[in-house]
Amino acid sequence: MTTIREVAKRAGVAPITVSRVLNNSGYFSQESKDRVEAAAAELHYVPNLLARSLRSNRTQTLGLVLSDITNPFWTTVARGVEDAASEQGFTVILCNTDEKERKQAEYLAVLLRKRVDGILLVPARSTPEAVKMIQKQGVQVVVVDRRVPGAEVDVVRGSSTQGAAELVKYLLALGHRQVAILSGPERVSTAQERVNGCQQALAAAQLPAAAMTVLYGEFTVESGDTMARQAVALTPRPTALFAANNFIAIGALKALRELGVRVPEDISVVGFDDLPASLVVDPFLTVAAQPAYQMGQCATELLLQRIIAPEATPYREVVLPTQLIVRQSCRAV
Amino acid sequence: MTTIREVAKRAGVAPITVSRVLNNSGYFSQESKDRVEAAAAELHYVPNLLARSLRSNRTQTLGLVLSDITNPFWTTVARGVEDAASEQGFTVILCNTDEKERKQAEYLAVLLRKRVDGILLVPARSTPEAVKMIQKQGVQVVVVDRRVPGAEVDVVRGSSTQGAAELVKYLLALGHRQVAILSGPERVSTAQERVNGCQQALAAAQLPAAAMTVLYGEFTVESGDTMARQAVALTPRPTALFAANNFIAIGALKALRELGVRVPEDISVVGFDDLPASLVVDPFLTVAAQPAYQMGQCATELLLQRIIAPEATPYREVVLPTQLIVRQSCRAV
DNA sequence: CTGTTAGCGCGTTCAT
DNA sequence: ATGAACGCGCTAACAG
Repeated sequence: MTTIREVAKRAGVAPITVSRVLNNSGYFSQESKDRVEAAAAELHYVPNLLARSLRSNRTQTLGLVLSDITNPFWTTVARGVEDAASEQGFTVILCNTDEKERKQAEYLAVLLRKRVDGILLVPARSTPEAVKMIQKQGVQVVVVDRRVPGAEVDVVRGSSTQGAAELVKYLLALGHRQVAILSGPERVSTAQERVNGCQQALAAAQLPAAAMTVLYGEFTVESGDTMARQAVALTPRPTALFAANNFIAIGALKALRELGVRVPEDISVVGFDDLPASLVVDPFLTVAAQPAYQMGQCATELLLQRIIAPEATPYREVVLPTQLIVRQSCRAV
Repeated sequence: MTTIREVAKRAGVAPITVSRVLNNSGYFSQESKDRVEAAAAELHYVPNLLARSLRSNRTQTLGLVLSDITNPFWTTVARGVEDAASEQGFTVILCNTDEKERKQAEYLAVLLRKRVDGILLVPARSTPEAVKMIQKQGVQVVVVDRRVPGAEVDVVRGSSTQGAAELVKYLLALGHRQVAILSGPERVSTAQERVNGCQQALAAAQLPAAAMTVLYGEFTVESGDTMARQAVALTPRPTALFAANNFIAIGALKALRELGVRVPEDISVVGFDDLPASLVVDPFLTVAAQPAYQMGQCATELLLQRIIAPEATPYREVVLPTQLIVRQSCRAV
């Protein structure tokens, strides 16, 4: 690894002159410039950003802490993050927590030690400790997808209540009066809010709370499978299922298929989160789609703003609207 | 940000003693240990890995350079990489090249400047320049998914020829004698090899080359759509389509649906790469599935081996077998 | 078992 | 327009 000093020696100048030329900072003559550039090229000089970061306290690196990159929703968010970051010369470290607080804590510790300039956090639990810990270390953080009551922090999320309410309103309009909600973990704000949205729609229609059964589980295919089986075993049997995310929906649809319960003939199904068009030949499920790419992009832009222009801006909460996409998974009763 | 010196002062010891305690290296008394740990905790000390890296020339960071994390195949590879890396205390920087050589070059330059310990590279072009450039800088690299003739480097990839040959053999056994191959960019080794595999199967069955039409495009949904439309317009019209990756397959299936060509009644379709079970309710397409997760995992393990134990091991090429999964997208003619 | 010295590669500060 | 000195935070090498 050649250093700035070796380049300087070869170019017959001082190290600092090399630095000035390469960073185009301060004064230097055209001749210095030519000699330095030639020397750098000949020696295949690659600047050491570690050294620069040690001085500047800037790493041009962000941490992205999410539950599981394998979920197409997070994949899309991640792509939005990466694009927005690289646009501004920042690099992204990817961390999968699988919703485990222990993994989240470990990753956050590493990111802080690596002195990332900022962290995009999808908190495994909707409590403020993690956010406060990051902030205490003087590192910028933006919370993505979830709310964190009690923390003063930028948040970018989808409108879970609105999306859920629209879906249930749609089901009610079709005449459904027994709906089962298959939700995620109660400790996660989106799981709660989607349930709330459902209940609000019910209340708005002046229907009794008994018209709705709420099941809490995990945001996974297995959990969707389990909850769907529980749901169809209820008396009276629900005429519609609400799946609180894409994986739950897929698990539920698989379970229904195995049970011989046809969709939408025997039961209607709606879901939260769409699958990317590139993955589905024939979109079937009626969903509330979140703008995943924009969510990642927007969160990253907020984060970079704070990093680059550290003026004391008030904290913002950006709530992106969901979009109701009606397809063929529901019918009137 | 508190430093090791402040901790030392507070603990009443020298900085190096703090270092020894915190890294559990060298000798120190129980008393030193207790005092240091107490001081570190009180001051919320977070070690600065930049400084450590500057000395040690090790960043505990890998770069993962792939085409597009949005493709579930790459998503799965990435998850395998991330899991294997974090297991050994390494962190992963994600880079999407979109198969663009320019983006690849830029990302590689950044990774080298950040002094990553190793790079997992899915080369946008199957030429050795990029690999050699990385190696010239003394950075370890493993090539993933593709071959790079002319480079001395570890490679982990799926058996494209085998998988393609098995799929075509299967089609031929069903009686198909007109097959269209919808492949990726000719500059990418997997696109070539999947075509080769198809042709080998044809030759093995002693059928004329005319039984097969090869189209080259991109590994995208749009390209799959375009090529499928070209394919069904051929005379004689193919009775079967071979899609060289998952996106091409989906694009082709969408095009066929729009054209009113039924699968498998009017035309049979097979594809390379499976979709994760978590994304598909009712798997339909007959495919050659690659072990994507293992590919990422294995590549990372090879890379970490070289990084951690820099003995001069001979370069290895690991070719992982594909698995033929027969479903409902083909019929006999 | 503990401490001093020195230096990793770079860029800020101040001098020339 | 250029350079010398110094320090970012940490740890190897060497004393003690």
